[in-house]
Amino acid sequence: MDRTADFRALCRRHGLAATHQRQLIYETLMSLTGHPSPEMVYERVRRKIPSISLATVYKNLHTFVERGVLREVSLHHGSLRVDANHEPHHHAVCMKCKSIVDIQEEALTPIRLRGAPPAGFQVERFAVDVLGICAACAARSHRPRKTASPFDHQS
Amino acid sequence: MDRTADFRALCRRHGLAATHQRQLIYETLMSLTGHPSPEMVYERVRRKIPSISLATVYKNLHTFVERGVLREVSLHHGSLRVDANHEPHHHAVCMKCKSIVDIQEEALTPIRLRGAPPAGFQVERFAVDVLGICAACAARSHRPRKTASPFDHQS
DNA sequence: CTAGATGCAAACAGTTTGCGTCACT
DNA sequence: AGTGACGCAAACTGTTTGCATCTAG
Repeated sequence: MDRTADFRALCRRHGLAATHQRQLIYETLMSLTGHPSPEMVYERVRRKIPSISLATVYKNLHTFVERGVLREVSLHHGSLRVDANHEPHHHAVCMKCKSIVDIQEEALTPIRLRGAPPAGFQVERFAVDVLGICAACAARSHRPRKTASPFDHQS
Repeated sequence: MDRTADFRALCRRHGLAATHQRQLIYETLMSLTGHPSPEMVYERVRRKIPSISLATVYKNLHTFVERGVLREVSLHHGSLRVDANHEPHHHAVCMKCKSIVDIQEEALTPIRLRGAPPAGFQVERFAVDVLGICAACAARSHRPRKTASPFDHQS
């Protein structure tokens, strides 16, 4: 199979063992247009490899992200975060410590759709995350200390 | 107290009972510049009301969101979502069913920072979520059927 | 042959729920 | 007085981990 050859090449390139389950997980991911949850991937792969475990799916998703084969759709801050700012605004999010800082709407060039949105999609608003590394984390990575905590440098 | 009067007015406006714990939760939220986790709010409020329970914090956060006093910083899709698309792109996210569809970068006007980012913040990239209601959910709300599932209409 | 991958089950973190009691209005 | 809020503990969901076994290279 062609597919298999491609996948083996991909694995070789990223220093990964070309496992049957890994291949199915990867191909399932690629075959779906959306961004399926781990559960959903698990369910699909299970139709081909009934003995696969959900933990294997999780381990592989992380492996893929670590090795740069995939990226996370959006960083999850790990818990419910709430916003008391009623002005339209956006967020600067630190990719290391996940701290979130508000950014005024005017700090960004105005955003508009150029073409049509996906068929039938009713646009409500644009939410922009400016992703990067915050001052505290940048400093930390020069003279590394303890593990970063999201709240070391919150008011 | 002034604060207390303001808070009572806010509650009256939103049809909520002006509870001591509710007030402390609210004021804690407002006093922090960042977007603290429920745990963090709990820890802070506990210094003033040691008997408060974490469940109360959660209940109030949700109440505040329902009543429009607060909004969620960003919708959490509830599970790890992964992206195999290596082209720069953005996402259309349905606020009802949380499905995610890729949008080409060129479909949006280019985004740039106008002023300086927050002090010392090293910008890496912009992630835009176009928030709205997808076609399937819009249709569903006309002739409502069963509960929406994020995957009813994924490939 | 050996490092790394898998599968299982148990552990975790964050969040929600049910329910009896209590407190705003 | 009555509705809604609180506090507690137990339940749940999504995710991670430890470990014995297996397999790709």
